[in-house]
Amino acid sequence: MAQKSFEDYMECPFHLAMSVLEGRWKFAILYVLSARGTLRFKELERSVPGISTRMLTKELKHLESHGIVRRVPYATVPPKVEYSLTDIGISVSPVIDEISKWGEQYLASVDPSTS
Amino acid sequence: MAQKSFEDYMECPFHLAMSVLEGRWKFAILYVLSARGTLRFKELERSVPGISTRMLTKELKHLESHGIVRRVPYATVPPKVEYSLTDIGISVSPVIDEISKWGEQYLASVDPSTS
DNA sequence: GTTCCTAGGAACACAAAGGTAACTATTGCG
DNA sequence: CGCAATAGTTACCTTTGTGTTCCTAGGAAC
Repeated sequence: MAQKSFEDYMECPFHLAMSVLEGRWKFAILYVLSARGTLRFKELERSVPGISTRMLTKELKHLESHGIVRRVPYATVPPKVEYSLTDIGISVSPVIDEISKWGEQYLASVDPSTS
Repeated sequence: MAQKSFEDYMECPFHLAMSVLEGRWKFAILYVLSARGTLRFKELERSVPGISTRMLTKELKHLESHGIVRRVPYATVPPKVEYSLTDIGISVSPVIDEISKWGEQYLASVDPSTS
């Protein structure tokens, strides 16, 4: 299977989006940044249940390199780095909201007593 | 890291949804089923670019076991099996749509000449 | 008679994803 | 002094994901 280029994905907005947002942690990170605004690295680590330091840095780098997350480091000791969503990052919120909404519907369909 | 149970996810609709929809191919499969309705196995395989037979069967089984996809086999030769979305599966469409919309916005933000 | 078509299942192997532990630098606190 | 705290990085190892190949049944087309 040949590697897809950016140009290949451009044809289909859906696949373009998924090529950027795919992965086990990206939506979860965007979810907490969307809900809670600016967060420091360790705050994020504590807010995304189960993620490891390594994965968090990797995913944040990926999101930053795609312009979705903003990274603002401070030259203090101990170090302080703040992460927040960029404008295009904020525009992922409707996706997050729809996923949450669907989660509620799914829960209701699986366990009608909760609705 | 301990395995999360369904009950753990129930607290948060977002994480519940992601626990069901996570994976490289699930959104893509739902995308084509949502757009094209009922499809046979091979049609699906051809419609999801890059997926292998094995992954398609695995993902379809997963989605079927969660009540998102309906599987209707026919006792013909050659075999014929039709896949379609259930009601709760159809309700994923808004998520798909928002992802597509975001893809367009993202494309425009990366390459303003396209908007 | 030979070959093609479908909807997978089984076994095998490799690559990618992810976890864990150790390490850094500097300041503040007790 | 000794320890905690932050934001990572690196090396090493395990787990999972995914691809590949081979296989089936029986009618249809050649």
